[in-house]
Amino acid sequence: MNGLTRAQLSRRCRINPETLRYYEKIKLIPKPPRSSSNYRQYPEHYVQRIGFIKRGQELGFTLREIRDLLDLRAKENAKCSDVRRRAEGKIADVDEKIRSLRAIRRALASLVERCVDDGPIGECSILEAMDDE
Amino acid sequence: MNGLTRAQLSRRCRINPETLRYYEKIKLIPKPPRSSSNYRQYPEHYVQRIGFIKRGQELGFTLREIRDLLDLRAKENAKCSDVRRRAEGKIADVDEKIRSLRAIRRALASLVERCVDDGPIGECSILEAMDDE
DNA sequence: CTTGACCTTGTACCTAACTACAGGGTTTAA
DNA sequence: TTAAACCCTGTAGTTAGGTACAAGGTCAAG
Repeated sequence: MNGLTRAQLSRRCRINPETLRYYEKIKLIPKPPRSSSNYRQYPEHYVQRIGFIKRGQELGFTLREIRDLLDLRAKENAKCSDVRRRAEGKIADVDEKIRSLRAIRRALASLVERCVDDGPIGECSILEAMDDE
Repeated sequence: MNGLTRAQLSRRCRINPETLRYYEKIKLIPKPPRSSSNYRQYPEHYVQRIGFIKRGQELGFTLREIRDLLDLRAKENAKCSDVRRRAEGKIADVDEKIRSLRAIRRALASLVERCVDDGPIGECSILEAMDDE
């Protein structure tokens, strides 16, 4: 028997076996060949594909975006710059999130500073910090 | 009539009026006073509260986390050490978020750096880099 | 005094990304 | 040979975060 079963592939990729069926349903992975008893037999390269999907998610892409990337790669005429533009857009998003998080971190840190005593705290600065963010 | 109606507050905050009812249901905003005809009359400070929630979402916080942040602020009469512990927990969360966002950013930036020309997608280093780590 | 734009409630529906059955068949190891 | 551990399909449930009605009540303008 060559090809991985659903449980084998899911263990290799550390995902829920049901997720593989889900990915197939939404066409994120192609339908694998079947054994004589109708079992899925995933070729080795599915491990790579799932890895691509998982890394894409870690990079902040939705499954739809990942599918688009995979579709782009499947098309001969697609340009590298198309993919690069998307990645650059994601970088801008990420930078913005980091900037905002640093602002709220400062607000939280200043709250902690006000709280050094064991008494009741006065006015909380979280709301104001986020208000004039 | 003092206080904003649901439509007025939703226009001020640029959110769907139904969302206000939803936020009230999940206790993200307190129940506002009612008029004689049972209409909600949101005081002005609800504008600030909704603004806080929206910015929190932009920062990547879930509504549950935002509720926790607001609870911190509401506990002005609590013991300082108690409040400080919660704020410090939030700072740890924020630091973790920033760390993972920076990791995402590094990955995206190095991918973009290696993908400079206008070649066909088959030679795109972004997809190749995502394929093998 | 009638539109039309609001208000109330409850409930149902939506997308994303899974996750869990139920009710059957198959394979493998003891 | 039987029990565990898979496999199949279909369908339903979950969490997060909304969004949309329906059926009725209220209010201000013309």
